[in-house]
Order: sequence, then C-alpha cells, then structure tokens
Amino acid sequence: MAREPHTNLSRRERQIMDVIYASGSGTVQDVMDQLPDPPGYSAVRAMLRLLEEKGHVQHRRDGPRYVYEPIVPREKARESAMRQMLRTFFDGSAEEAVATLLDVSGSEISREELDRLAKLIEQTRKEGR
Amino acid sequence: MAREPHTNLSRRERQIMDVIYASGSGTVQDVMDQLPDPPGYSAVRAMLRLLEEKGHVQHRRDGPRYVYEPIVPREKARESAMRQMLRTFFDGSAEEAVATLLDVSGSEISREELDRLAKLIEQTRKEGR
DNA sequence: AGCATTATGCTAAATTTTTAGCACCTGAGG
DNA sequence: CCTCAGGTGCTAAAAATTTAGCATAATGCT
Repeated sequence: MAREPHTNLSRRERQIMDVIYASGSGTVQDVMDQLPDPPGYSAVRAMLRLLEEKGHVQHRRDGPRYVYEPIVPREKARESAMRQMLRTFFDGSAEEAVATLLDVSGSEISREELDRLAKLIEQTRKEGR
Repeated sequence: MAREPHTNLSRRERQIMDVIYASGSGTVQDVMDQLPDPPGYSAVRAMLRLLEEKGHVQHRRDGPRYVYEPIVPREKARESAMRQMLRTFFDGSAEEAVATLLDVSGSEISREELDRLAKLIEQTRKEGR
C-alpha cells in the first residue's frame, strides 16, 4: 500500500481537493469561491490542470466550461483520511475518536441520530465477533 | 474564529506537525525518522525552527538537544481536525463519520470497546436532550 | 452572421518552500 | 583539560509551488 496521497499534496492542492470533496464536484469558479485567500481565476485553473495531470481529479465538459471531480471517490478518500486521523490524533483508538466526534458535533446531533448510532454499534457487535 | 491553521501549512510543515502530534513530542532525529521521504537533518531543523517562528511548536531543552512539542495541545488540535473532516467528507454528519470509523477500525476494535461506545452514546443522549 | 462574454491553453515569472553546508557550541569520557 | 561526537544558528541556493497574462476557442444573443 502506498502512502496516502493526501500527505503529498502542496498547500493549495490540498485546499482545492478539500473543496472538491466537500462539494462533490465543481467548476473553476466554484472552487475559487470556496478557497481561502482566493487567488486569481487563472491560478485556480492552473492548479486544477496540475491536479489532473497528477491524477487526482478529472474533468468533464458541461456546456462551455469544465466541471472537475475527484478520481478517488469520496467514500474511498474519506476512509484514508479517517485512518490518517486515527493514527495522528487518536493512537488508533476508535473509541476516543467517536468521543471527540460526539463532542464537536454537540447540539447538531439529534436524538434520532443517536438512536441510529446505537443501532449501528449493536450491529457491528453482531457482525464482527 | 480564524481559519484552521492546519489548512495553511505547507506540505512539509503539515507532515512534521502530524509526526509531532502522533508522537506527542520529539527531537529533530525523532521527527526525521518518521517523516516520509525524509530529507537531511538540517532541513528538518530548519523546518522546525520555522514552525516555531510561526507559533506552531515550541522547544525545551533536554540535555544537549531540543525536544519539540506542539503549542496547541493535541486535544484541541484534534477537535479542529475532526470538524474539518466532518465538513469535507461527511457533510457534517456525525453518523456517517462514526460508520466510517467503525468500518476502518474493523477487527481492531474489541467487544469491550463496543460496549464502552454504546455507553458513551447513551450518556450523550442523557446529557444533550 | 456578428459580437460580446466567458471559457480554456499555454508560458513565463514571482514567490514560497525545501534543502544543504558551514561555523560554532555543549556535554561526556579519557 | 582536551577532544570527540553530536547538537544548534544561520545563510544562501535549489527546487517546487503559486500566480498572472496573453492568445485563442466556444457559447448565446440580437
């Protein structure tokens, strides 16, 4: 297994990938609008071209403009990201990670969601062991 | 609230911060050993000096050498990281994040841990609502 | 069809990141 | 006390990132 590609991106590349993953896909303009300290339009374009060259995104045409999307699908990418996070901040402990998750989610999290979470854990228990 | 500092780090800076957070603290040598495609010793030193200048790490003396540690404590940093992750990959859904967490943890996760997780959720339910 | 608008392709330059090297300091052992 | 091993401070250069600008193509409207 190669090293997580995410770790090998430059600052802007990473910022752009984050935007694209957050949005699912986007035009140059979309990306630019969501970028912190946004650079010029051309700069974003150049960056996207580079990311495409490196195999991180691809584009399709939508009328007159390009729409970029990630090559590694979100569901895969987030697994890598989660593993990386577990290693870096939680010593691999899923338990602590969940605790932090609940903590930062705070009041955003509904009772129904908690119910579903409980069910999810019950289910994992049955499956795994 | 300012933007997550993590987003503003260069590639190497971020790699180094990851190492430091994963280890808690470390000497130049420690950091170098855990860095992907490790550069020379001097390069790592320069980077750490820069990170210190920018306020991301600090050092204390341990005999003849420096030991670097993060300025933002791990517990705070991981909250930011988690929030960032929720935004980018989970549309803010803690539920999906937990699902992925359980998924990538796979067989690493013990029955006892699952029990504690169930308890944790129960507890959250009582507290929050 | 002609025109204004808004894309993209490409190149080169500015800036930042990343690295190595040299000079000096500090601690431990003989 | 001298010397060796291994640390740090600093500077400057190499490499990579990041940016802007000009030329050209496609689109939609009148």
